[in-house]
Amino acid sequence: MGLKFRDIVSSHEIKLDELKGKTVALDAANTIYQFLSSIRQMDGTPLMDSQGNVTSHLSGILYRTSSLVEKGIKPIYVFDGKAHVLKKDTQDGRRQIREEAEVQWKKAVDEGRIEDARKFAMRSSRMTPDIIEGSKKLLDLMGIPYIQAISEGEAQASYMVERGDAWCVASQDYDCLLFGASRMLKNIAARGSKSRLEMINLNEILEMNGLTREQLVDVAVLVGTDFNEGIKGVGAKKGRNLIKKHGDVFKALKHLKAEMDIDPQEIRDIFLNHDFIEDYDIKWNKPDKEEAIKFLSDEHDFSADRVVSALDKLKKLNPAQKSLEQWFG
DNA sequence: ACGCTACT
DNA sequence: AGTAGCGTC
Repeated sequence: MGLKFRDIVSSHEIKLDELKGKTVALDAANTIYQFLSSIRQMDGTPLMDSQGNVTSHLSGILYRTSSLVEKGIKPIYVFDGKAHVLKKDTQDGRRQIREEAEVQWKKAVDEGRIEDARKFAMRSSRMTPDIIEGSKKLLDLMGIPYIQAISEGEAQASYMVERGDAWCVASQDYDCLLFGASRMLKNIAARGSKSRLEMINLNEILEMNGLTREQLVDVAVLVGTDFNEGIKGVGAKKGRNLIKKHGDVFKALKHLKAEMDIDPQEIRDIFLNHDFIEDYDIKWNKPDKEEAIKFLSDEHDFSADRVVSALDKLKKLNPAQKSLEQWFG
């Protein structure tokens, strides 16, 4: 679900071509979850190999990544580390939604309600350690760099934008704005034509709403995040107005005569004083064609032709060509 | 979601 | 060049 900030966030439509030459830090968890939920058949069955292993995420990563590279975009994936203790309630809630959706999915299939079946199947998607490992293995074989964050992947990705190692964070969730990403990209896809690609500038959001980044975090604390519940009846607009009027979350709570289960300062710290890896290195390598075919075609039943044509698109990031670009721009 | 083919 | 429809695993 993510942060409910839609009402106070504005975006600009951009074209995929405008990202040529740019490095994009992709929120791996967010991306993989999208693939798991939507790369499915009509009745909700995900893509699977002959042994019954889910392969939707591998398909998504292979084709989207190669397609982005072909368009001159340099992707880096950022994986989540250990979840914060305060995220437990959110995680429990999501697990319950998944479990209920799984029951509804099977029921819908039995009753022949195909559209419902797919809808519930999408909600039942879960990310297993196997799926994470397979995704990392594929990225290695493709020569695409990935970073393992200490905690939230979005926090690490935002830091990388701040440091100039990435131009923007690509995610569907607004959380990265709280983590300080100056630019975030919504709806990234292999083909830009289908859904509009949205560019969101943090500074613009802050100016538009008359808030500092610290105050934006305070708005989030009132509205609710993955780490706290928020105040009932306070949405993005009401939250913004409260913080603008009273200055910070503590004064706003006092005015509302409301109390929170958790000290707001703890939530602030998650977004403003988070841990990140500083000594990462980003390098795009030549894909290991042979091993990639072994992994995707031999082990997971992908069509070898499709794998080869996807891998061929990665040639744009060959070390030889990269050094040429350094000379000629 | 994405690739591929066919069609305008 | 842009898109609709079907298959992908």
